[in-house]
Amino acid sequence: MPELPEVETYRRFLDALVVGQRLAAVEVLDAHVLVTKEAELRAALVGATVLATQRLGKNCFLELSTGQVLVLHFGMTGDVGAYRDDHDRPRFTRVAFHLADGLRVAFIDPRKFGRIRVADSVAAYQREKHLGPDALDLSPEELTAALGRRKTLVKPALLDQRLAAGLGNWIVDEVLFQAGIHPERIAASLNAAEVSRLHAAIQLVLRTAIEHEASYQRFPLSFIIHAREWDAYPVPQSDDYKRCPADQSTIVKKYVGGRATYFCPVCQKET
DNA sequence: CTGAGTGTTCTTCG
DNA sequence: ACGAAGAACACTCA
Repeated sequence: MPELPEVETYRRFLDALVVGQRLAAVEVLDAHVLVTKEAELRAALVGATVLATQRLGKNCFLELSTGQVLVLHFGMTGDVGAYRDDHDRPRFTRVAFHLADGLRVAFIDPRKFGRIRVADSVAAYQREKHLGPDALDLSPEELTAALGRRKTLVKPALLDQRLAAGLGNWIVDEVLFQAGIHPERIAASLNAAEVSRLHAAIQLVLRTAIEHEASYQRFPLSFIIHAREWDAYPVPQSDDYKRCPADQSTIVKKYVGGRATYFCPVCQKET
């Protein structure tokens, strides 16, 4: 789930619930997701008020009245939820943040690849993690420069959070499809027109996904994401999802850079 | 029972 | 020394 659009959706959810609120308690149900030690986390959070939320790539931040920030990274299966009674606590809640008004915010993560920590600032965390600019803020010039110095395949290059923060596996497939670029092209071999299409596609895919609150089944039929069969295809009882929305070619699935990759062999030529 | 999975990080290898 | 490929992490669900 949690690529940039999902995390932006989580951020908006949290923003509406926690900004202006004081944190009354931190309940750790599974310390595995903690990077900052439990006692230290509690000391940093309890009594602090949340001033604002931020997002950089796949990371969500809660700015605290103490000047520090709570950093949430959702791994592969992270989610957020809100509840009031223990008995309504969502399954797989690993940490619960209790607000002064009684509401509880759940950090939900079945697979436990998510991470929670306290950092001194967003900028300090970005430096420590070598995160590039947020993918929505990446300029065409930055993209051109970053791809130009890489001899790697373009898909792994785009997944590298140092290039731009927030692009994940399905988004990169969608971006490459929308730009008509094969995932195994060498990054530095893209010409100016291709890099330009790539930049436009990053904007299109991210903005579309955020607009639909990252709910895949509501994405346009012109998106290749439907080939992944994650959600019910908008047209029931149809096998069309296995075909390219542009030319009906059969979508190819193969592993690129160790990740499942879907593309149209006709729209995205290798040479 | 087996396998696959939306992310990151560490290790290994060239 | 550096990049890149591969494995590991932990767990659910199909």
